[in-house]
Amino acid sequence: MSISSRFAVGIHILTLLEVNKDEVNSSEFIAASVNTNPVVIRKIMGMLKKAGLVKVRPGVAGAELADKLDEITLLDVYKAVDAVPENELFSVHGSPNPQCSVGRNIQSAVLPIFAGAQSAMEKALAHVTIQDIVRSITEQENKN
Amino acid sequence: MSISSRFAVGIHILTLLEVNKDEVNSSEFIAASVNTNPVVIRKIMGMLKKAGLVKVRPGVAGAELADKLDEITLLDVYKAVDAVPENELFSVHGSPNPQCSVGRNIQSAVLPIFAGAQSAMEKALAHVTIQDIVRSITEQENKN
DNA sequence: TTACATGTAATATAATAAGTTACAGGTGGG
DNA sequence: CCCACCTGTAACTTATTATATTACATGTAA
Repeated sequence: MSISSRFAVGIHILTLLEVNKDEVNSSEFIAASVNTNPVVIRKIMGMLKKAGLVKVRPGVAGAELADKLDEITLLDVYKAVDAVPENELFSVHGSPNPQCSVGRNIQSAVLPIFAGAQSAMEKALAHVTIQDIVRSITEQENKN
Repeated sequence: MSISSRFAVGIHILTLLEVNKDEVNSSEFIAASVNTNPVVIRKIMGMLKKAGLVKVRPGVAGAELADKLDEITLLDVYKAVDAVPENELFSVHGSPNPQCSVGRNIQSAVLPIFAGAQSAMEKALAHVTIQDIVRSITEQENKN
């Protein structure tokens, strides 16, 4: 399968908080932009909050970014929303036969390679910030 | 979620075909090493065959590698078994609100970045061959 | 205190992967 | 030539998970 859409939604939320920073961003408003249920937004917002990326308070409408735009990388978001559960992008078959030389060593042979590949992907995400996304979106807008 | 274990199993199969090349590698034998059902092996084997990585014939027991060890990269296997369905590692929420400037541009902002991150991961896989895996496994064996 | 927000538990609903059964079709030794 | 045994594949079960939804507890401020 693929990486949870929570990641894309998390990026959407943070971008929206910036673009729409002069208004009150309630979970219902955000949900309308993402096109999903407000509870989904609140759950993701809770994860972003726990990671220190947004400021939200119980009972009071609206959320805002906790950091500067260019200090929030997509990797931060990715980790915040637990985009890859248990931090393992690749799954490995659980119990290969220990009586076979391949079976008893395949995991230790393959795990470091998988970790390296995952790491390469995550490094790419670390090079992009929410500011880049905001810029990309405003540029698109200005074309029309 | 994570990338299908078909990928790890595919690597396991190809490695086993090499390590065990002097014997007959029936789907049942391979399944015993992987610890799964023979039908699962035959299905994956079918994908590897279609990609030109293994030679198998209907009715006749045993399979063998179609290419040299060092000419089969993990990226080849990854693609062969369709490890990432529809070639999209990251999922994006489907229908954001077109009446919102963020909603109508988030996809085009995010897709190239996701593609780049996925590509970085796949490039890492392209640098490793089945030979590397075989070597890693025999080295592990010799330690004991 | 009331209207309305967030936080969160509990529960559908849906999609998907892996395992399994069953059987069609191919192959070659006896 | 036929029989034992393999691969190929369709159909189905089972388990797991993501997302959406309902319901409600809790917090806030006018």
